[in-house]
Amino acid sequence: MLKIGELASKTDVSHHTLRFYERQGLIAPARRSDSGYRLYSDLDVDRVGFILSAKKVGFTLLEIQQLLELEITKDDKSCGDVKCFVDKKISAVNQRMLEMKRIKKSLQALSKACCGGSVPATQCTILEALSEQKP
Amino acid sequence: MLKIGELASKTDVSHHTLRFYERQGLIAPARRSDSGYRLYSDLDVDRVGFILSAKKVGFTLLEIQQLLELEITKDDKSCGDVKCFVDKKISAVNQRMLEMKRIKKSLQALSKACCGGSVPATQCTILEALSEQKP
DNA sequence: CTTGACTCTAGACTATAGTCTAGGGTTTAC
DNA sequence: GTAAACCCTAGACTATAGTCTAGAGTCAAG
Repeated sequence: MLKIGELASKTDVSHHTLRFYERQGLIAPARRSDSGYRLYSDLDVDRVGFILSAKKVGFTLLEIQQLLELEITKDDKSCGDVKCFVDKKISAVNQRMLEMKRIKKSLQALSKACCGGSVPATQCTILEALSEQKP
Repeated sequence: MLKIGELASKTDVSHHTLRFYERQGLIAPARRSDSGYRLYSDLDVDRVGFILSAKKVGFTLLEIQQLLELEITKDDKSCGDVKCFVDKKISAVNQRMLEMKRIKKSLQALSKACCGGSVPATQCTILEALSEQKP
């Protein structure tokens, strides 16, 4: 069982932010000590890691909360709802990966232009590097 | 030459936001009409498109401004600076793509678990689906 | 030549995601 | 048994990215 300061240093997320995430419904301590201290399990370290990853790729805290809340149970409400939500998120992720590839290509074109590539480097911006890719 | 309302409808970005981006140094009208109206060129449509793409993959407006400002000139200051900045951005993008892949995999595992995959679906969350991938 | 749609600037307001402080209680080490 | 280091709640404050309004000028159609 970790106290909030321990979880904070393990995950490199401040205790302020951890409590803030708790208010947003992203994470909750497994239990409280007699004196009311938050006590976290090792699983919560992974949970915070997931939050950080998801944030980095552009999910909002609300979306992350919804992802974390997803739980398939055999008996509970139909699988359909969950699958529908998840499949939407998968296409959102695919969409983002495409945009990422586009941007990466334009950055690479810019880098190449810099070092004497085919683009005439009298003047080259990222937008020009981007449009150079099309043909 | 497009007026702000025309650029707004072409790019699906409000005129409020376009003026806001201008204050942030992300975009500027090619010129002004006699009466002071902003007049944009067709290139600005692409520029706004780039901003939207970059935003979707998690760049801040400040970072986008820096990307758009990058310009390689034959004679101007050394290529090194630009290349260094761009190469850092490329690794940031690579890092983000890895995180995206991880999240995509966990979403797919969740979707599969939902429909009778190997994960016992008595109870399955995204974190469990994520950790299932490791072996 | 006026009415409605559009534009201008300046500045107030909002949502999201934290970040920090005040004022208090708890634990641990000496 | 007390000081330092930690934890609690509640609420104020900040940065980023918009969003909207007020009050005034511009333009195009009828």
